[in-house]
Amino acid sequence: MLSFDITSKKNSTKVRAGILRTSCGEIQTPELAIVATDAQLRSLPNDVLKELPSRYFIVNTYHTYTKEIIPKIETAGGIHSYMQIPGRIIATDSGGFQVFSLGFGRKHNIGKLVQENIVNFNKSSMSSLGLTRRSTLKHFVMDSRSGSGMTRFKFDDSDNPIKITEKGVEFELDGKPNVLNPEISMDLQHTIGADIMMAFDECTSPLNSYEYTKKSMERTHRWLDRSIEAHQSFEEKQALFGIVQGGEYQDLREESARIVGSKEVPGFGIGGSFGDFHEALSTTVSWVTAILPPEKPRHLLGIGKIRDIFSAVQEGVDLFDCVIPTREARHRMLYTKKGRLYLRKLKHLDEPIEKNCACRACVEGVTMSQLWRWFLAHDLRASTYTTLHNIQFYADLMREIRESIENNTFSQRREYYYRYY
RNA sequence: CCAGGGGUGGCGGAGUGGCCAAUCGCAAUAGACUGUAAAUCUAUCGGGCUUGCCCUACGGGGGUUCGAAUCCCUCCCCCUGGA
Repeated sequence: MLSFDITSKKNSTKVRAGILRTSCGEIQTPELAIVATDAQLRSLPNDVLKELPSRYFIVNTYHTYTKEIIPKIETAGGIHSYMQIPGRIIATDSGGFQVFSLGFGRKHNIGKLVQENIVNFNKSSMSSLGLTRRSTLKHFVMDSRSGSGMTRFKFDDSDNPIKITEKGVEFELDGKPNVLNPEISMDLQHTIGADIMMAFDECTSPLNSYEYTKKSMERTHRWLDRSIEAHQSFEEKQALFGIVQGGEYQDLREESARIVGSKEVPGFGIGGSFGDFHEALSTTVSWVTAILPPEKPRHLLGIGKIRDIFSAVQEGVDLFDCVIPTREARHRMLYTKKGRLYLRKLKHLDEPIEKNCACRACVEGVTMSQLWRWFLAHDLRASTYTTLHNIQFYADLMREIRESIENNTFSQRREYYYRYY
């Protein structure tokens, strides 16, 4: 089972640090999970996992299911054995997010947040030719009343190649029909055997209308009841988190937080879309954390930009997961104390990425010019080392955040990082 | 010396009379990435500005043509055979 103790909390703010314990181990919070979609980290050999500074990982039910990895996990005796990280805490996502990312999100080329720069670009050059070049732009139309302001086009139905009904989700896999629903997701997640499981939910998009977001949220609440019900038939070793939805709408977010927060679950995910800007994310999170029971952990699903982490911790979030450290590493982006750096711009330097960094790349003295040569040669070592580095960076970042909460210097830490991020 | 093939933008390599400042790939440059569709994607990539046009460009020179990277002549260079 799971227990959560808040070890540091200032009365005047929602910021808190704590310890999350499961039968497998414990982590201090706030903490960010490294995403191991297929139960392994991209561009890292599996036996490197146990050397990582990260204590928390998240594995994806949809991908391990569709790629037929779950039987291998079962054979290995569970996800901890399969990944060879017995003492670490592992979560599984329910597969609900893939309904969005492979369905609506893919069709409309949209993520969990609408990017600010696209909106700005759009304002000034709506009628220029650039318009047709980006599919995202078709979702914006001129506000005819103001002439210059923008009105977002919203979808009233899911407009989704994946069929979502009360029963669950239907999709095609290798040309054959397939179904995912709360009961199946619980079953799969039990087989995987992570410490924390997520309820089966639907992640809505910033392009969904209020009406659709509400309809979807209410369905997600019913799916939560079914997830809880299905979970009860299994052994109580795994902790099931309920997921708050409601998009960017305050009344929906508050309603969802009340309903999900009232359920007999040991923790919560906060999912879905968060509107257009970073301020919107922080505001949306604050509506939710104001209502959720404070003694239980909150995991902000899929968020991990550094500014977003600080602002969410500020609002009382304990757990995160994000692909940014690993994905951007493969995309040649380095995270450092001086900001994000494109390796491309540093490729002539015969020196390691960062002094005083404990990652293998920096300890072994791998130079940035060497990394660049490996990238050009498509040598996997390049992304292996950059991935190790970015993971170390995020592990250090989260440790600094925890220490700053305990030392009462959280806002100074935040200001330091806001100078570069 | 003879025969055959070839010389195209930083590199590789299309194009064989107009739609060619020249497909495409690489490199370069700038950017993106938030419960992984992603070791991916987007944009720029001869020069100038009043962004539509002008200039310079497909080895050098000359010619044919309204028009040439593309056809002809000539020179230079490279590759493959043969003396």
